[in-house]
Amino acid sequence: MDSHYDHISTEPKLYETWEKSGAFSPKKTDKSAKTFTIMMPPPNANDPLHIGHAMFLTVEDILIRYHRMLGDITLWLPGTDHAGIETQFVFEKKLKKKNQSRFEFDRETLYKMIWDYVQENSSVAVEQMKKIGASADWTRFTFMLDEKVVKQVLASFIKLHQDSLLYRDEQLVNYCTQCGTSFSDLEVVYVDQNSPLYYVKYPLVENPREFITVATVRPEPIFADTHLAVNPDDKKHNYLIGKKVLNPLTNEEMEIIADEFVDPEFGTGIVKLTPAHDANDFQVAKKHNLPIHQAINLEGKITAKGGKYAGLRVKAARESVVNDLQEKGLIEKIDDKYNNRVAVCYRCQKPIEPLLLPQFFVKVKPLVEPILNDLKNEKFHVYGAGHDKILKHWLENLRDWNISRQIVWGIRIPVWYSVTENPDIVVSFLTTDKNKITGNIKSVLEQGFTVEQINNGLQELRAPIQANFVVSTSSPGVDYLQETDTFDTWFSSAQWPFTTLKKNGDEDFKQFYPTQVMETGYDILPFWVMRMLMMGKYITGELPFSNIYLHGLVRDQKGQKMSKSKGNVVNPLVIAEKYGSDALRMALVIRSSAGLDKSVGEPDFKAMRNFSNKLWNASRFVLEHLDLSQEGDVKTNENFINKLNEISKTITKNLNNFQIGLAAETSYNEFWHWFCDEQIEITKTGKLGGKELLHGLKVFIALLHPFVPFVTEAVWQEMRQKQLVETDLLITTSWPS
RNA sequence: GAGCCCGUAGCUCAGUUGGUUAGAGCGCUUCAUUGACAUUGAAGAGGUCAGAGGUUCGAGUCCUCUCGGGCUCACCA
Repeated sequence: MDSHYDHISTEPKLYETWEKSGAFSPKKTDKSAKTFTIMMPPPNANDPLHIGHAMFLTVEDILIRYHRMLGDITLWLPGTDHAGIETQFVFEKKLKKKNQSRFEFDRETLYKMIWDYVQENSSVAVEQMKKIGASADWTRFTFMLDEKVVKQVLASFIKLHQDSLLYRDEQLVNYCTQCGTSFSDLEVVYVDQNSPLYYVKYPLVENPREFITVATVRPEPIFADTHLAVNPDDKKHNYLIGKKVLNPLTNEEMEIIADEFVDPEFGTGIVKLTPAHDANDFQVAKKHNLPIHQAINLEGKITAKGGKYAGLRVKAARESVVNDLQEKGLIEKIDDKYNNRVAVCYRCQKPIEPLLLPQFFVKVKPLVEPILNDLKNEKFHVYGAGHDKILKHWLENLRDWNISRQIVWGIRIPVWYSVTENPDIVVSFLTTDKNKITGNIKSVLEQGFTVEQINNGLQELRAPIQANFVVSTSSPGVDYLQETDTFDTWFSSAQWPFTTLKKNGDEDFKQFYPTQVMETGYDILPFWVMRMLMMGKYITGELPFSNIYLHGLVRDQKGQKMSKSKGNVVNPLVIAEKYGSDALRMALVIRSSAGLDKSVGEPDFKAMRNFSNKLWNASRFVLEHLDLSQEGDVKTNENFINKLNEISKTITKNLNNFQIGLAAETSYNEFWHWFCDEQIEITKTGKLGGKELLHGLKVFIALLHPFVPFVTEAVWQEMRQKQLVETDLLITTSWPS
């Protein structure tokens, strides 16, 4: 044995040996009574691994290796995600570099291009996961858009439809005009910003020299407004109810109505209603049956109704409107110190426009209630510093889920519209010579295009809210066109625990569902974990997992969030190369705690590299410098064995309680400071037996294997060569009892 | 406005259902070392466990409040 442990030559060899041996696939053993299954959170197929991935891989691999050694039938099912909007966004950036845009392609061609692009890169993530030592069952590897997965996702949609848990509705949705798609409420982020508050004067009809002043940050859609509102209990203003004012842009008459939602304390206590572009106003408009006029279109431009402003972008329109109002003397004042919070796209940071759009929604209440019950009755457990309470809060306040996305890269919603029944459908498509045609279906057909031609070049289809549709996984007939919207990425990943297992028939599903652990970062608790609970229970009748382990964010040495702009990003593969995967893994988990962030830096990796080396050299001493026939004295031997058992028990208990950071710390400390610093030294004096010390080494090597799999296996192989151990591989050796 | 988490050694953090002298890594001081390992060993300095009150035979750990830091949700015309 070398005097230094060399991870570079050792790790790839050992990984190959493990994989070839079939150790990663679930096996019946003589001890096996139960299964232990973890579904790997699928990383984006074309993303290189970052430190967060390394964290989840390490935590899950520890649990998996532990349970495999316990003798459970252990399955860790890996895969990758198509990551709809993320991937399409990256791909469009690439197109832009080539001076192309998605609008130059029909959706089928575009889909295929993204597919090829993703395939090119998808092996990178897998290779990197292997580098970290992930002992996942690659023979069951699943990609979110695998045909058999998609089939089940569609089937779930159909079930939701049959159970009346699905509806198509025209509602205000969070729309990003830059990304060209809507988002669920969860995907919107808010930023504080300074927004000028305009005090706009509305002339009273009964006396146009008198004005009602309204404060607004959004004057540009005023032309589409038809009503103002005051609070009925507002004594200062309720005399206005029923009176009329003139729209300052169009001079149309506007009635002042009463609604409790108005805060008399805010602004002037009078509010303008813009139902098509504000969630509150939309509610009020529905309640009072007010007209809803679209002022801004999906491109983020003013609609035709805007007259002279039509076609202007929101920002330009605002400037223009404010100018005009000022000229008319209808701006009383502008408060430019006003701060509010503005919704922005989590992806591109551009402002979110609440826009009226027909979308598919899932009714969440019936899905959420069983989960709340199961949470209350402790049918599953959340490890993660109070995140069970956060989950509860989410479940209690969840709003219906918009699952429509106006992007190509994803699973197309299995909904069909008859072109004869719905002549008002608007389609955009490319002709065979790449001309873009946009118009309602009736006029397009009259121009002589066939449904087939439209379908072949189809980019986008917009069916009005009253359109009839058929839910079906295949075309109901020749005059049908399929919805062009795709599912929210999370709609398919919500079904990951069972779609993966059902992929190859029901056998895996029967054996491994429900799974034992869902391990992921707390940041995607509402996006993913909550929805897996909902969809898993709904589709299969059983919770998809009984334990949720949430790890924290990995931060830098100073506890700061890692970000490209700060330049403090740690690349796990660089660390693995420099210090070894074992060091990377140990540094990530040692003293980590579920649900709490973890700081790591170069000194930590270095320290854990030293640990690998310590392990190697302690083993070298036992294997090469120790007289194994040395007897030692009975009492010392006995104490040694007792303490060893105690340590095993503690680490086992820690792992059973998901105290992974503590288990790592205990094994580290006991090995280095008890076994090496004390017991090896005692052995040198002759008091501790050689046989006992060797046994102790074997126990520690096994206990440490889940955390530092490579160096421990390397030592095992040395012992195997010297015929000191019975099994070929440590990875499948029994856990010390 | 509501909720969640954190506050322990210079720094980053452990400390499981309350139980003897409060731990680790890095850093610091002194010493050792051709015999497993300098990617080492030994010894040491450094903590009124944010503060106050309470429960208890006993509190870093449980309860209440205060202060400080972080995060999330909701509303913001």
